[in-house]
Amino acid sequence: MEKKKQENTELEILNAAKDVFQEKGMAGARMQEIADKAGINKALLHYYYRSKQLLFEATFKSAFSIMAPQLNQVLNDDRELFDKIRNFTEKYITFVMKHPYLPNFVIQEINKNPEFVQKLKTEKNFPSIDKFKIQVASAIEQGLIKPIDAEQLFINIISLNVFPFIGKPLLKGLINADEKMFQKILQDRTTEVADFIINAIKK
Amino acid sequence: MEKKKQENTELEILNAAKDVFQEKGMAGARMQEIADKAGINKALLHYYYRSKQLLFEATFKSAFSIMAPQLNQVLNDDRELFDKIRNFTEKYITFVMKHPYLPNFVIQEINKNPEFVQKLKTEKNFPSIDKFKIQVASAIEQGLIKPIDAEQLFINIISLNVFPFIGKPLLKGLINADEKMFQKILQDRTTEVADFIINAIKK
DNA sequence: GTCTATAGCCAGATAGAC
DNA sequence: GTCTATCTGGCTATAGAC
Repeated sequence: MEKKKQENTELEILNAAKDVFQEKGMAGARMQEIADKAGINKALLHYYYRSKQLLFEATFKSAFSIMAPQLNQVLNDDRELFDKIRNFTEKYITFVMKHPYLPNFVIQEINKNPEFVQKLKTEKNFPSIDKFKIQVASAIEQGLIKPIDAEQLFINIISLNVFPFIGKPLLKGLINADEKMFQKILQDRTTEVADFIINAIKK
Repeated sequence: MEKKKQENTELEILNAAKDVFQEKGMAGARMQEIADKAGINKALLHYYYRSKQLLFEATFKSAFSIMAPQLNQVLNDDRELFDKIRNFTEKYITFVMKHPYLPNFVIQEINKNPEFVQKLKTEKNFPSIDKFKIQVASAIEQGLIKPIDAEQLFINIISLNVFPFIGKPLLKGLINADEKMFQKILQDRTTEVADFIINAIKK
């Protein structure tokens, strides 16, 4: 049972790595900074994860596995469409307000390594849009919403929810908001965005 | 008049730097790669721009000065609101399809250096939201659109237009689109997005 | 202005003691 | 498992010839 300390260290490293990689990206991150933040030395990082690349991949997978279920809220649960949009928006924004760097991290590293997506797709919990497409088609048929491509609607939902976090510093500058005002705006979006989307599509 | 060759080289460097910095970011970019792409050697980069940092800043400013007028389309021209939204959406998406890395580059480097925004704000062409706010307030008063915060509407417009390019590889994976299909989707957005927004706000 | 060669530094990785 | 010390390679930057 001498694994107690080991597991703590491994977790400390992963947490520290998450912070540093999410803030600086793969290229900008420094092993020394991760070691400092974890309260250990560089050699130990290599002892546990062998290389920067492998530590990065562990961090990335962990981040993605936190994001994926969030996306599945909009794709694969059983609510009625409008409910789903409201629920997703509220949950997602609340979630990201707690993990502000997460979406940007995932998206950036995928952008720098687009083939990552293929690897992720083979894994168990990669979100699938199939169910959502059926649901949208059915809502259109029932005359609940105006005709719209499911893909376009999905992109719109994600864009409205994700972008404000990714573009935060720029948006803050453009709308002349200080931190407090911007937080208020984000907070308001937990309901505003859903209303906006539903107004856009409802008949 | 022995400046001919010089100006060409300087421009070659800036263009090569733009490509590499936009693809790899400041931290991931290599002076060697920029030199190769410009068809010269590393020493010349330093001859013209002194340091990687300064070359980066020149590149960034150039990129931002191309973006800013695009944003001003939605903020500071004289069209009526719906027209403006349609015009901006079409122009912006067409524009970014030609410079796909640009918005992500600007946003990323601002994220890694949020204080950049303050510097940019002091410069001549930094977009201002004031006029747009007045226009939205007036459209609400006239009963043309439902009540909505101008800031929220602005964020929505930008999100819907910008995010699909930033999140492209991830979105492609999520909606199972190949390159051709995704281009088609983006192309459709030149009109779809404006319709979506207008439907969301019109009374 | 443009090149080759190299200085100098920094970061990832390893050796080896404890 | 954890540490200190060190190797090694790569990258920015400069010196100096042409």
